[in-house]
Amino acid sequence: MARPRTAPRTVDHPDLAQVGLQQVMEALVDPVRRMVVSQLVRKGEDMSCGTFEVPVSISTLTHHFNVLREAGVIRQYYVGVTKMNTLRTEEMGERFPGLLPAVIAACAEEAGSDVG
Amino acid sequence: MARPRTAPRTVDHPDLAQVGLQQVMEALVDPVRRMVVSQLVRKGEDMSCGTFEVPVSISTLTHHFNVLREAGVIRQYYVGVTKMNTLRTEEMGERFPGLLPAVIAACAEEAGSDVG
DNA sequence: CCTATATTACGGCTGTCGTCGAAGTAATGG
DNA sequence: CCATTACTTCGACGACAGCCGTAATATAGG
Repeated sequence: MARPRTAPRTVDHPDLAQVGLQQVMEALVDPVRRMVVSQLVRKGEDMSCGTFEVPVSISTLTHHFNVLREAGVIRQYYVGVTKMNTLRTEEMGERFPGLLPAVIAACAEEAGSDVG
Repeated sequence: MARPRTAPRTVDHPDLAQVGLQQVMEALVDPVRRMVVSQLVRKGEDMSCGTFEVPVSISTLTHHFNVLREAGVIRQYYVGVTKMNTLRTEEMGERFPGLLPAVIAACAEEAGSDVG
């Protein structure tokens, strides 16, 4: 039987109007998740799940992606067998003005210190 | 014997240069601690520990003040038998530009919705 | 269909955080 | 000196988040 051509693997994303500050803060409080956000910013383009440099196992990383997606921080979509990730920068900027940029800037500043 | 007139009860505050983003995020992720920050902003003046409206016991509240102080978010000082609290807004603004205002704005926005 | 690759779901473990009540300490006022 | 007020410290407890490894699922390609 023919496999369905449409919507092979879909991903649910919340409307940011339904995301609370608590959820976003909980998403951004974890250092591994902030690494993900930072690397997305630094790279400047969408990244597949497997290309992040994080000090945790793959299954744990999946968990972190779920948290970030459910908090509306990232958007995910499948490309073949890989899953791509992108920041929902603009939408977040409308929902929580200045929050994401401030956190990203702080990350970058701290990373800058110890990268030396 | 005469009680010491100098430094009756002192409080230690960190230099913000030594406070990391992780610590500040952990301080601000707790809803009770954000209530404290919000109420300080809303009131517009220093508040004593006992005057905050929070849904926790006094001993728990003490713990939250400690976390906020050690993260550099608030400054505390004694006035007689009461302990006053104030936001370190400016210093935080230099250390993590835009972070505190963004969180405060988001708090206010959410509070506004359900106060309706 | 079979294999390889990429990611997810599940179950369990562990450490930490928020919470409380009770006892302790410090200043104030009678 | 004693009582009162305001806050702190301590110990315990329960809940939950992060972590991992293993088994499962879905796509691409031969």
